[in-house]
Amino acid sequence: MTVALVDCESFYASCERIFRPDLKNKPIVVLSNNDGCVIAFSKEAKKMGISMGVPWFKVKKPFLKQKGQVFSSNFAFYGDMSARVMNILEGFVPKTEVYSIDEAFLDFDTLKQNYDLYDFSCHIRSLIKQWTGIPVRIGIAPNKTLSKIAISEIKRRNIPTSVLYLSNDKEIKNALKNTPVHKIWGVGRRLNEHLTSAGINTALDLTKISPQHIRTKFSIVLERTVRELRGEKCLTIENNIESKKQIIVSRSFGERVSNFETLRPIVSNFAVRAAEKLRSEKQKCSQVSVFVKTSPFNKAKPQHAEIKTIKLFTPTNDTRNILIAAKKGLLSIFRLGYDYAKAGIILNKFSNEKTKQYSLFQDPDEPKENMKFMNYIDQINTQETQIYFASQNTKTWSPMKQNMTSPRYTTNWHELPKVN
DNA sequence: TCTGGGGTCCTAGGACCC
DNA sequence: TCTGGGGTCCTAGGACCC
Repeated sequence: MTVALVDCESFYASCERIFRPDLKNKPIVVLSNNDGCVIAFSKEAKKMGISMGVPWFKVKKPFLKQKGQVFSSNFAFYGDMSARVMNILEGFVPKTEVYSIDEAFLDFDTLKQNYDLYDFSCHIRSLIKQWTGIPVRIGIAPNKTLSKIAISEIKRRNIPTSVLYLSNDKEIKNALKNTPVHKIWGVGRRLNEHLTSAGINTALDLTKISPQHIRTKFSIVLERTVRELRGEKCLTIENNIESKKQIIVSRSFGERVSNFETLRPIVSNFAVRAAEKLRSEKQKCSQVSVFVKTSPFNKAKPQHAEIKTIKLFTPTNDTRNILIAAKKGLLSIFRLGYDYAKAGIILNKFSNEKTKQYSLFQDPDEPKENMKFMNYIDQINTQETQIYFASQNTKTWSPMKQNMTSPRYTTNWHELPKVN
């Protein structure tokens, strides 16, 4: 059994370089919404001490002084580049699982030809670089968890080909010995604390404990991880994309919001967007939650964080129903006297949009659904004209700050790169 | 001044049943 | 003094991922 993990190197930073060859070998960081935190950075930026999730305002000055380049996140562009990379992989390997925007697992057992897996991976890597401009690493191993280890070995040892095949016990053992437990896939902050205080410091240490013991002391999740580190295959490659079980739309605000009149239209925007996502999933939901929170970092101000869940009698994906629920929820949690920093909408309890379960106690407030009507609105909204609901904030999506976004080079006609 | 967004899975404990 | 045992289903919240 052989699995490969393809992982794009500093993906967002690499995207920003594609149409900006002048940025080669320059330090680059990409920021989260509101230009709040650093969410991606190039090798050169890492050398300058930039780390994942660090607040931008803390590193801004020295970074810019040393000629660092900074970008607000441009997800339209990154998403499109990701799709191009994934398409290439799917062309070579019949069974692939797109795991995240910058990673995919490949099932090498499904390859018909008897390729040399290492050479084959090097070939794929160079084609992706040539066709998209994105550099990738490829880690090959007996299962998913070990393929993750292979990728971190490529980084740790700085392997020039960016491809590593952990093909025998000796190589695997050596890699495990050099992997601290917190770098294992599935071991986060809490587990790391527990494991290290029990004297388990490396992945190799962890493989020496019996899976049964791990299960009783920790959890079934960690048990699977241990089994995979020992070479068993517990996690499969899922190539049929399962439908979502939850949809979240939330944002931090560029400026604090303390009155209902400002907050309501913002939350309505979230609700409208969430309903659109739900319809594009061909699903309905029967639970709508609304949350608001103040900034946990501002200790001097009074704090308030609350979530309200509204149950719907009949599953729906009609924006009007979701809006009514959102308003009801917001009214019950909003409090005067707080500076809210973030709000959001969560949809849960999905069912297929084609099945219809009528309720014995239909809520008289719920307007009758009209799927045709919502479909018309969706169609119109894909064009330049936009139809809004009365409770929305039509001016901006939310009061968000974002000043350093690159053009949508590959997804918008007006922003194509120009050659002079 | 300034700290992201969107997901999944598992589990403990409450409500309820006989 | 002293109040069973065994089960299912659901949900909120924790931990983790990128």
